[in-house]
Amino acid sequence: MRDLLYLKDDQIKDFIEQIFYAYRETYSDPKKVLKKYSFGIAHHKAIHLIERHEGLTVSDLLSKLKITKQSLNRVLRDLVKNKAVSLKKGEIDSRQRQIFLDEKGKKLSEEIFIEQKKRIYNALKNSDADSVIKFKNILSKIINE
Amino acid sequence: MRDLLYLKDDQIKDFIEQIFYAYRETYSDPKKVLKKYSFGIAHHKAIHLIERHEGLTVSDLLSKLKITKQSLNRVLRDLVKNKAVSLKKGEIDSRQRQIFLDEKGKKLSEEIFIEQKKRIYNALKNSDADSVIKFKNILSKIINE
DNA sequence: TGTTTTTGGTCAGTTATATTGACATATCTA
DNA sequence: TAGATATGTCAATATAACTGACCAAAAACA
Repeated sequence: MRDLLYLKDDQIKDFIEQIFYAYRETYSDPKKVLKKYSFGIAHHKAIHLIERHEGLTVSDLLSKLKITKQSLNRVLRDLVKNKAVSLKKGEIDSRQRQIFLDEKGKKLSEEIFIEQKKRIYNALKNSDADSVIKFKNILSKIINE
Repeated sequence: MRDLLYLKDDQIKDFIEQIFYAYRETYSDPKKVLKKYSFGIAHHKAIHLIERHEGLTVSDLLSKLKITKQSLNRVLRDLVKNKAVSLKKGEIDSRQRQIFLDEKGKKLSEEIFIEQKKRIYNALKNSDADSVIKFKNILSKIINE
């Protein structure tokens, strides 16, 4: 291993710690909004991914969330009951269910985003494009390691 | 708001999603090690912070973890029972308890770090110093927003 | 065609991590 | 000494996850 300053153990420990803080803060910002709908962070993550990938299947969502289908099912049941999302038979493969946001889900998704956006926007607004690209690039590497 | 490409909503949503993935993957790496000791992620986070700030007080740890003292107490009880950490009366203020790693706790901390280090190290090893500095800088801004 | 596999749903029980609220004790500070 | 602070603890509850078992519908395959 090369003896680079930024690869020293303490530096790596800093990153491990900061990733935790960044996650915790980013995902606690929309708590009030979620509470208004009686939803939690599990619903939030599902809503986020459905909004970003409209029409995704249950197994698509499962593999993004990496939770069991029993866990996801509770969440989806809540969301459907609340008319935030709808499940429709898959067009190609009718065993599958494709998931879509209803009006209420779109509204919730927007409200959540307004809260979360602030933190990220403010962190990035004074950074140059190069910094942001590099940030994203390293984040991707961490995920795909 | 300036109309910068990297501040477009979809880009910000990407970041929100990636922060989640980065956290999840980073903190699931040492699961096996933790299971060996019958500990979970809550114990992991406590051990991490105690290792980084030996002798910190219960309230120091509480404010870093942002959980209730009842939640932390379960974790500390487990760690003390397992001889991973020790609490000692505060030297200046004896109402306080200062937390230290025992031998077993140090060993566990190292085993955890070996697992977590790989991901971060590999993500950073081919990046130049400038990228790493910029990454850390934006992460800090996100946390302190 | 009939069999096997895949996709999704569900029941039941359990675990891990956190919460709220109340109350107790020791110690510090004014 | 009175009040504030740091910590610990009891009890009940919430949330998000898990394992394991089983079922039905639809697709894929032989």
